[in-house]
Amino acid sequence: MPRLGMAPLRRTQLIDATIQCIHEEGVGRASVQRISRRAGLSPGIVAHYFDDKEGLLVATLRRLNKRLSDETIRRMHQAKTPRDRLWAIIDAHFEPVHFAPDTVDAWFALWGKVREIPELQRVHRVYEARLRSNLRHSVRPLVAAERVLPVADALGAMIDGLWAKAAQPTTEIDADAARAVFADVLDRVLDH
Amino acid sequence: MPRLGMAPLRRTQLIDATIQCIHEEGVGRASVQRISRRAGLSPGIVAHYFDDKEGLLVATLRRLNKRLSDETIRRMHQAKTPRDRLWAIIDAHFEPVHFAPDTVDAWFALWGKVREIPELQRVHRVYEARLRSNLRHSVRPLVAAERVLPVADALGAMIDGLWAKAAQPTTEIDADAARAVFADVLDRVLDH
Amino acid sequence: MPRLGMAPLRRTQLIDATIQCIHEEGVGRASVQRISRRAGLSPGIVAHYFDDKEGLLVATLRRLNKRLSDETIRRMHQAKTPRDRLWAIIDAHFEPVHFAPDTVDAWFALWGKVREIPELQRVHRVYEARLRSNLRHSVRPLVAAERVLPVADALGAMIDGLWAKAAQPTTEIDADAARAVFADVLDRVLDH
Amino acid sequence: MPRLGMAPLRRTQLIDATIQCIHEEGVGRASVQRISRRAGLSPGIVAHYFDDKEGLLVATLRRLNKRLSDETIRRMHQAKTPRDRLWAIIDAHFEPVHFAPDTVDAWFALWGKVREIPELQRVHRVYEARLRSNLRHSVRPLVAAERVLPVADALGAMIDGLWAKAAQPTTEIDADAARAVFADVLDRVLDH
DNA sequence: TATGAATGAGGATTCATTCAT
DNA sequence: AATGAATGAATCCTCATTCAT
Repeated sequence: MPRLGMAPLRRTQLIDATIQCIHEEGVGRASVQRISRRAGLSPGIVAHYFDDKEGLLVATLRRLNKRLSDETIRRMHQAKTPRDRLWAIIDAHFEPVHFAPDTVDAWFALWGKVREIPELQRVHRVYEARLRSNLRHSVRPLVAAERVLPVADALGAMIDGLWAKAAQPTTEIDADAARAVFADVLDRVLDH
Repeated sequence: MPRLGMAPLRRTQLIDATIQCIHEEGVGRASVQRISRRAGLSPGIVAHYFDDKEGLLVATLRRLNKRLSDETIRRMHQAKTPRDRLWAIIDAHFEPVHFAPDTVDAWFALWGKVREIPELQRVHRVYEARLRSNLRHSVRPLVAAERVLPVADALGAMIDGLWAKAAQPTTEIDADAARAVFADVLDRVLDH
Repeated sequence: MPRLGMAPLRRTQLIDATIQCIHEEGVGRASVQRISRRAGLSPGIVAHYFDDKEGLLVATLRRLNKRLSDETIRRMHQAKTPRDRLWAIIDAHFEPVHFAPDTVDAWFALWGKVREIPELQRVHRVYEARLRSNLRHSVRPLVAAERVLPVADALGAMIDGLWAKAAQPTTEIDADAARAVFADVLDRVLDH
Repeated sequence: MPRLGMAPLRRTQLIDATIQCIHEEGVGRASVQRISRRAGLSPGIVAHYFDDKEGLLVATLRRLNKRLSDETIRRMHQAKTPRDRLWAIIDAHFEPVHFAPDTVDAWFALWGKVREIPELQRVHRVYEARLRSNLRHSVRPLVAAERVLPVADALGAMIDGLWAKAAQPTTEIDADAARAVFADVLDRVLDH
């Protein structure tokens, strides 16, 4: 069965299985055995492609972040005005594909493991830094200089807070509700 | 060593040890053995007072929530104006005692286990409902009727988001920074 | 609460609780804690009256045997003929009080622990020897000399086998069914 | 060390170790650790092949029953007359291989766990039903219609009773003694 | 006499990882 | 490239026992 060039496919299979597994059974239940079985592969394969379980989790968070980052960049490129750029960031985070329950769950669960897995922390910091940087750049043309930081942090906190809320099993928050919150608040927070 | 009436003391000892353990070693490393050793007690004692580990975790989240709730109530009672009541809620969440790293870490880690432990989910929902209710009541006199919900949700998301950020090991957020964000944003979000 | 002369009462309470506990939850689940709770007493009391758990189990089997033995003696005293004496033994074993499910269960369960608890083995051997002796004495006048042993052993095996069957949770054997089996077989096995 | 197709061998190794362990140390001492060590394997292997300890115990009883059943069938096929078929059943149960102390011990010990492990109960019931059915069919041509049940039950009880007695550590019963009992009783119980 | 707090050893089980095939 | 057999450490939990009160 082994063929050439299977690496990317296998990696994707395993990462997807990890996300599903975390979503449906919880991180605590997301063992190598369960993940690989769900991927239709054997437990040994994880070591082959990711060295160990930590490697798989790190790769999973990396992919999650990459998807979000790609979507953000794509949308920001299309944006014409500073305000549009800000909305591009927000919309990227709450677009149905990335705000889907399994994605949000896995993201939140891995975030919770940051403290235990140093490499995961590094990956998370990259995401965090990029979001913060994007927000500050987008906010800068829209508010007085001394308000750039607090406004960017407020918006970042709202994004994270709404994601965290969406990761709860009984949540009532969905993408539209989240965007409505921003729609109400955003213009008031910016200077005219 | 066995004495009478030790129950409340022992419970507190174990809950405190749980918080410390999660803070210093991570939830994944917070085993019954390690928690009880840190409390200066034996592993068996957990079953004695909390039935099992889940019981201990649930009791821990309950206590965390209670502390926050008590502080919120205390501050809201002292508040004179609607705006003061809103700040009471915010200040309660970012008062140094409750915003201390170990508290925030444990709170975040347990939040991450909500999906796996049903009873934890119940406890978390109570906290969430109370915060939302408090925010709505406090916001109502300060904004137009149709804006009560989005504004309350925005503020709630900001609180959660800042807590979540504070729970990261490399965070730069502290209580003052968090409050500064609210100070900048709050008045603009409210109607005059 | 401690009063004088409670010893016999407490012992009986604990032995009865042991029998009930074994019957309702299985020997494996019959822990000191559960037994004492069912007796309305504290776990420590077992050490007080029986030294340790083995002591309690031994006392329980002893009492079970004693009840059976007393009943057998009582009935044998009333018997007039050799054949009556044989039936006295059989009837004693299948009289509703001693053939009750909880008694049979406990008896069978403790029998299964004989291999692990030497003192239990000793107690069991006493019962076994007495039953065998009673059977042989009763059978002797009723069969040729060389048939005393096999007939007595056959009857003993039937008694034990029916008890063992009665100890199964889904058994269809009751006292009447058991006696019917003897009624059919006994006379044919004896010489006329 | 891992090789392919080890499953049947490993299963047999573990089942045999279980029987030996029960025989030499008692069911209470037959822990997964001890069983697997005796099999020259690691504790984790039990989960691999039998899911959990219950699975191993069930598989053990199943194998014990199968051996007995195979032997019974083999002997019954060779039997020419109804009376031979009856003796085939008896002989199968008391043939030295199956009446060996370790087999009898394990069988008796597992029988004692029937109440606690539902699946074990199911397996036991199958054995019981087969034995009863075999006895009734064999007895039918040899006694009056209304005596089929009591005679079959009497013989079944004798078999179980002798096995139970043989399972006692200090027993004096061996295969020959058991067969002698049947030799004495059988013809008298049957109609001529 | 009786309690129940506390211990710590031992049990079953789960799991990441290794490695021969 | 991929498998899955096997390991053994770690975890949670149960339990008999001890002991101050």
